[in-house]
Amino acid sequence: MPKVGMEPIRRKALIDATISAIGERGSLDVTMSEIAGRAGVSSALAHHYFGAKDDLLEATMRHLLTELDADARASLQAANTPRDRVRAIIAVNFSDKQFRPETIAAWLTFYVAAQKTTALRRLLRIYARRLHSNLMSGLVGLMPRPEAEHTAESIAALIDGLYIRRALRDGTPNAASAISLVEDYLNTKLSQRERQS
Amino acid sequence: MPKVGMEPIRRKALIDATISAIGERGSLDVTMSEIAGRAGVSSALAHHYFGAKDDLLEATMRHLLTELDADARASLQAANTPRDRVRAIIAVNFSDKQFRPETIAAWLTFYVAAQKTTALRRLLRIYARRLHSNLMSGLVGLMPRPEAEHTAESIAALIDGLYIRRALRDGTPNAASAISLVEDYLNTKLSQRERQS
DNA sequence: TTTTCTTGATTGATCAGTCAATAAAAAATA
DNA sequence: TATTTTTTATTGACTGATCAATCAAGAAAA
Repeated sequence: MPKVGMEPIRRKALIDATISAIGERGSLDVTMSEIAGRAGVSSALAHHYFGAKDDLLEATMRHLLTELDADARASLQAANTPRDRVRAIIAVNFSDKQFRPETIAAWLTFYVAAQKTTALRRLLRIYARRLHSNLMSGLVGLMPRPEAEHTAESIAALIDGLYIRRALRDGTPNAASAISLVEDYLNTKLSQRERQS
Repeated sequence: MPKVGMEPIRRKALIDATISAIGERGSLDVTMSEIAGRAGVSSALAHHYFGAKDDLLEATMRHLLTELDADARASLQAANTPRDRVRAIIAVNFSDKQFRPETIAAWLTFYVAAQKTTALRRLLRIYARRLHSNLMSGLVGLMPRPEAEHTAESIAALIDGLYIRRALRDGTPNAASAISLVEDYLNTKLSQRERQS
C-alpha cells in the first residue's frame, strides 16, 4: 500500500465538488462552504489547500482542460487517416464524459467568466488553440491549408455553439444528433471539394 | 412637447446601465449601486422602479430580446427572395448594434444564467424559437422542410458559437468574417443541393 | 393639497478568508 | 520497543466587507 498524504485526495475531491456544484447551480456563485460540504470537509480546509476561491476555480478549469486534452490525445492515437482524426476530435467533444450536463454547465460558466478573469482567459485560449490544432492535424490532409484553417474555425464554432444550445434543453443533451450535425457539415464541405477537383 | 413621467426615462437608463455594467464586468455580479450609479440615480430608486434585482435583470434581457426581434423584423421587411431572408437574419445577428462587445457579453452572461433562473430560461427559449422560425421562413423556399430544419439548427448553433468565440478575442470582434463564415456554410449547403437535382 | 420622485441611512444576511487550537500520523530518539 | 518531537491534517469560531432590500422623510411637480 503506497503511503500518500491527504493532499491529492482532498484536492481531487474539492475539484470534483466544484464542478458538480457549478453544474447544479449553473453559475460561479457557489460558496466555498457549499463546495467544501460536498467534498465532506470544512471550508477552512478548502482554503488551506487552495488559498483563495479564485485559485480553486482556476484549478478546476485547468482540470477540465487537462481531462479534455487527455481524451483527445487518446482518441487521436487510434485514428489512422486524416478523416478519422477529424472524426475523433469531434467525437471527443461529445463523448459521454465531456458532454454531461454538469460538465457543460461548468464549461459555459468558465467561458463567460473568462471575459473578466485574466487567468481563466489564458486557460481558455489554450483550449481554443488546442482544439484548432487538433482539427488542423486532420484537415490539412484533406484540403489546402487556407481552406483547412477556415473549416477548423467553423467546426470549432459549431462545437461551441452546440454546447451552449444543448445546455438550454432540459434533460440529457443529445450527443448523437450534435455529432451528426458537425459531421454533416464536414461531409458537405468535403464532397464539395471532391466535385471541384 | 408630450408630458411624460420620469418612469420610462429611468427604466431605460437603468436597463442601459445594466447592459453596460454587465458588459464591462463580464458577469451578472454587478451591484445595484453600480448600475444605479451609471444611470445617475441612487440604488434605492432602482429598487423603486424594478423591485428586486432579478426583476431588473429579467427586464434587461427582455429588452435585448425585443431589440433583436425588432431589428430582425425590419431587416426581413426589405428581403424579397428566400435567400435574401436567410441572409438578412444572419446579418442582423452580426450587425453593429448587436455585435458589440458589451451586448455580446451581456448575451452570454444571460445565456449561462438562464440555466438556473427559470424566468431567464423562458426568455432564452423565445429567442431560440424566433431565430429558428426566422431562418425557416427563408430556408423552406430553398430546400425541403426536413433538411431546412436541420440547416436552421446548424446555422443557429454556428451563430451562437461565433458569439461565444468572438467574446474571447481582444478588441472589437470582427463581424465581417463571422458573417462570411456562416454564409459560406449556407452556400456550400445550397450548391450541394443544386448539384444533386 | 396630493401625487410623483428621490435619497440617505439602516438592517440583516451572506461570505471569503484568517487563526488559534486540537487531533492524528510520522519521524526521531532513547 | 516505548517515548518524545515534529509535521500534517483539520476545524469551529470569528472578522470585516459587501450588498440587496427597506423605509421614513424630504423635494419637486401637478
